[in-house]
Amino acid sequence: MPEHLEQQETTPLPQSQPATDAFHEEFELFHRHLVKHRLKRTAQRDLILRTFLETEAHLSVEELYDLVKQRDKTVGFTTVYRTLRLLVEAKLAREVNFNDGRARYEHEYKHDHHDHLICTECDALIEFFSPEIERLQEEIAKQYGFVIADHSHRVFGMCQAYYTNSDDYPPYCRKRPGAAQEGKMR
Amino acid sequence: MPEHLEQQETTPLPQSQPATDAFHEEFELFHRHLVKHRLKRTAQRDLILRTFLETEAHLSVEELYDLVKQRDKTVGFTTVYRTLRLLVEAKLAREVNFNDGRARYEHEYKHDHHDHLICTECDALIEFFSPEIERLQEEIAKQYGFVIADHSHRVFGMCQAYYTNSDDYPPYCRKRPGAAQEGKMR
DNA sequence: TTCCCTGCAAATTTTTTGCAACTAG
DNA sequence: CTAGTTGCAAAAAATTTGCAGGGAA
Repeated sequence: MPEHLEQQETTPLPQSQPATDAFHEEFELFHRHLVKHRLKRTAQRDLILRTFLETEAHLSVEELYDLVKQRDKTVGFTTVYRTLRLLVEAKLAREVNFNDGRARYEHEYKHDHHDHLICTECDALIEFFSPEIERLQEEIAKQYGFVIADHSHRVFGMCQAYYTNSDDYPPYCRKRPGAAQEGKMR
Repeated sequence: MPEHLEQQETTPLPQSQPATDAFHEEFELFHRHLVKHRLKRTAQRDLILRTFLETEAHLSVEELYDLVKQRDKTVGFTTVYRTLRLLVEAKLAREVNFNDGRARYEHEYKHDHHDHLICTECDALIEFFSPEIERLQEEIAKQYGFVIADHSHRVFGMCQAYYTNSDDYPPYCRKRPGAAQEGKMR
């Protein structure tokens, strides 16, 4: 397997822990998961995990694949697809769905659960967390004898940056008013 | 502009309003939407709407198509697909997503907004509504200057019926323990 | 008559799988 | 060695579109 990638020189899979990597714990968790399930550590998996961890975006399989390709053209879509599933199993990634017709993934490890305000006009994404809502949710589940494993709370609407005519758009707004007005397409 | 609607008997599309139909308002809303957008009332659209309204289930396009076919084999999948979009536009249907890989639709008209507890073991669906959560959600949005248009709050976990060994399963549990253990597949 | 609608087939898009070659352990 | 992994190609699954014929207004 050809060795590519970054500034590592000696380790067999150096790209997983470059000096600049702040993801030691995540990698350790991942590698433990691999051992536990008798799976193998490969250069591709490490690269995919690192690429995933390095962006805070909520990427689809294809988007992550594109990023990975920039570093190693030989990695296949299928591998990214399967590794992402692996990351979900290892509790490093979480699948989210923004109604844009494709599955998206966000960091799960040490990322407190949070929910999203999603601007349907400009695709801005605002993360929020409300302990009160979490508590109420638990109460409701309890009433039904329901045991919560996970939840997804998405609020769709219009972000300030979009409906305001001002010129200083908050950092969380990825598009500017007037930009591609697509609504929900795929 | 032709006025139809309600309990007419002579209309060319009688199947839309049989004596047993309790959906007068929905049909009126729908037909008004058609007129407003210069769209046409057809037998297929009425049949699809009626079929949709007669089930409280959260159907996918294909499932609704199957139901419609039982009444009229000539109706095509595409028409059901497009009509469902029309119903969403007319605010009669709402798209929901239960992470089973396909879009599903539920009634929207006069159905207070509600959210779901979704049993990942047996696919049971429990609807809930919490004014407090709605209020908190509004507050949060306000903090961000976000204007809410819609939201989706899904709580995944295990329903009582599933983890209990008792034999009296609540009506909302569609499968019995031990039944097809599928988790999340498509 | 004029658009709109329908159903079919086909195209797209996204997700998933089969398989032969390859490799970590 | 052995069993898991990879990338390609192809299959599946779900959604969407083009179009010719038919129908509502």
